[in-house]
Amino acid sequence: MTRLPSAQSLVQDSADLARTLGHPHRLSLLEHIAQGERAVESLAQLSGLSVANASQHLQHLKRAGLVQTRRDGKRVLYRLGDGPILPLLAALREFSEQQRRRVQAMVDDSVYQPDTLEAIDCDALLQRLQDGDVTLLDVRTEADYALGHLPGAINIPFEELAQRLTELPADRPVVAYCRGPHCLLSHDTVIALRARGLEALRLINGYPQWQAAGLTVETGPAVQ
Amino acid sequence: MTRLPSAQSLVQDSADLARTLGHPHRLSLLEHIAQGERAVESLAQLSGLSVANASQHLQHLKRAGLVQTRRDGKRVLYRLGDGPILPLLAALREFSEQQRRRVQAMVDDSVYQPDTLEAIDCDALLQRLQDGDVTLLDVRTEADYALGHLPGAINIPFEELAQRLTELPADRPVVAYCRGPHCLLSHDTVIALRARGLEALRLINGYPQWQAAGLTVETGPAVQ
DNA sequence: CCTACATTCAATTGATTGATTGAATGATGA
DNA sequence: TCATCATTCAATCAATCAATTGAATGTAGG
Repeated sequence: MTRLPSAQSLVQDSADLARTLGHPHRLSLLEHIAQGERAVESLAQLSGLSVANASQHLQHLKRAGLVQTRRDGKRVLYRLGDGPILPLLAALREFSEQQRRRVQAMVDDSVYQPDTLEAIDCDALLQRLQDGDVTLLDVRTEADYALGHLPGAINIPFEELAQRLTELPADRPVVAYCRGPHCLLSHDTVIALRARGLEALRLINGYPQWQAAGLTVETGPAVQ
Repeated sequence: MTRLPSAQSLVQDSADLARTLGHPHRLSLLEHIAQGERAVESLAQLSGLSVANASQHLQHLKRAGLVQTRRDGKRVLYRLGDGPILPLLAALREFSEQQRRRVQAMVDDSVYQPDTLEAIDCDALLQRLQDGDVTLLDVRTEADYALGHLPGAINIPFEELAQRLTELPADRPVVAYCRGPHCLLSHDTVIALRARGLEALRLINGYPQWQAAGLTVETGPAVQ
């Protein structure tokens, strides 16, 4: 009865977990891993880190149970761990975004809320896909796309968007999506497309959430 | 079009937020603040910190937007900030708990899952309270209780539970609740009460979640 | 069995962070 | 106005963490 067993260490555990997430490199790595299995070198490149440094951070993530590994030939592939990791990342992102909006609203009075105005969720997207009245646009890299993408999505990496605008039908709305929680590519895409007179929306969640919802994905190289 | 405006800094913001949560003292302070407004000295005492140290951590939390302050006479009262903070804490807690269960399951084979077996949520509690067939037990401190508690709850701080068992009706189940996400007092209470032959459940969320759900609370000193 | 390659480990350095102390601030109430 | 009290600031020291380098591990394929 005098025992207060793990109450303190649960706080400790949560704090350790938060601290693990509390480094931009690890958060970035985690987000790339959320796209699908990746090897260390890919992850290092994607996050702009040296391989050794990436490996170090990856093991930090592994110790926290946020990622798991498996060997495939010479490479070690990292994937997301079990448990409610995406909700956790979403909660982090959500509060940060709201915080940012609040701060920006104090600076800039024209309150612009892209997330509510121009975003739709997975369910709404499914509905519109079934109705067949939208173009689905994947603005991630070709590598991300090849490893898995939403069914029927066109792949135009964000950097190439300006040059390849003609590939998008002008007579129907575009729904853009990107890597997920911390990625603002789809948001920027919407702004860019709207500036060019196209109707554009963004998928409020990225590819990982779609995948997590158990919805179908396609794999294979980008279709030109 | 070449602009990639704030994608990087959103990761940065999220990482900063996570890092702010990544210290047990701050997490503990935040949890106490989630119970209701508290002054610095109370918080320092509750978390076992010096006042200066607590103040320092509190300002860290404030910078992150996780808490807000207001002056009341000589004291500065801290309360939770705006935004989805409780979901964020819940997500942290959830993953940590699951991680802990996983680790423990490897050590100990008798998989014991109190959270699913003996826990009920706010809705289920409301139902049972309306049916009037449970005793509601608040195992937080008297100070917490006085600042707000669930309607009809009896207050027996966990430390006094052994001596005051007779205050609990033996013929009906007890539902225990405590501070919230990182507090295992209600969990321990269930174990203790069951060991003494009482039927016991815990409220899966603590007082802050109840309050956040907009459900009624009572205030006032503990009823002996 | 040996080489090549991807990844991890180990050790060093520099940078951050946290705790502590004592002084400063700011509001109250006489 | 002044004395008092709660809180915050500032400065120091110790501890921790991150990046880098080069060596070690372990697997694949000849």
